[in-house]
Amino acid sequence: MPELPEVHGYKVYIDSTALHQTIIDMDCRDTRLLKKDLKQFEKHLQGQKLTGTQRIGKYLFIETSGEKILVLHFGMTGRPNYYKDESDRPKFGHIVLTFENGFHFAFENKRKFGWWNLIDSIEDYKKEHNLSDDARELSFDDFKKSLENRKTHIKTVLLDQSIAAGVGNWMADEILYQAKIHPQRKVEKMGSDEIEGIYNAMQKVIEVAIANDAHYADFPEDFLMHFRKEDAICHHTGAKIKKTKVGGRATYFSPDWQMK
DNA sequence: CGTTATGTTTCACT
DNA sequence: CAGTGAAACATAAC
Repeated sequence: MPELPEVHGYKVYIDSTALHQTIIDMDCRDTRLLKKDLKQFEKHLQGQKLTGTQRIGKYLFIETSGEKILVLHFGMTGRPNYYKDESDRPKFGHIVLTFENGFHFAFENKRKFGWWNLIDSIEDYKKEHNLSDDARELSFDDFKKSLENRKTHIKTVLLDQSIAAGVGNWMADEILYQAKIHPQRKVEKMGSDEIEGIYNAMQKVIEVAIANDAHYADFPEDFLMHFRKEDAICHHTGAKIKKTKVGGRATYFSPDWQMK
C-alpha cells in the first residue's frame, strides 16, 4: 500500500489523532522492527509527546518534545491505526504507543518490512541515506539533472529514492503509462521532451492520487490502476496489458501505447 | 505447496 | 568511487 500518496494520507491521519498527548507506554512485539535498541525508544519516548510530522517520500519523520526525532517507514504492508479499546488492537499492530488519554497508536505491519528509528536531524538523515527531495516538491531541473549519466531502464531509475523520493512500484508503472513510455526504455536514449513528459506525468499521478485519498477505484478511467493486471484491457488501445520484470519488480505496461 | 506482494539494504561486480 | 543488478529480509494470502 504505502507509496507517496498513501504515506501522505498516513501523515494527515497521524496529525489529526496521535499528536500532543503524553506517551506513557511503548509495546513492541518484535524488536526486529526497531533500528535501535528498545531501551533507547523507551528512554526517548516515554513521558514525551509527538509534536509534528514531516514526510519525505515514503519516510515519515515525527518530531517529539524530547531530543530525538522518530522515523517511521511502512515497508510494503504498513499503516497507522489509532484506537481506544485494547480489544481493538489490530492483529498486526506490532508496535503500540499508549497515551495518557487512554488511546493507542499502533504501527500495523503485516509483512514486517517496516521499521522505526530514532535520529537527531532530518537533514543529516536525508544526506546519509541519499534521499532526494520529495517527488511532489522536486523541481524539474533537479529531476532532469539526476537522470544524467544513468544508463539503466527508466523504471529502475524512477524507483530509485535518490531521484524522486516517494515513487514506488505502482506509481512508476502509472507514471510511465500516462507518459506513454515503455518501462524498459533506456534513460540515455531519452530526449528532454520525454523526460519532461515523465516529470509532468509524475506530478499528475501524485496530485490525482492524493486528491482521491489514494483510493484507486476513484482514479480517472484512463489510469492504469484500473487494469494493472496481466491480460487486462488497455483503456486506450483495447489490447492486452503485458506483465514483465524490470529491476526485479513486477511491471505492467501496454505494449502499443508505451514506446520503447 | 508454490508463487506473489505497493520496499529497502547489502553485496559483489564492472 | 560510482553505477548496476541480484539477493536477502519476513510473512500473509491466494
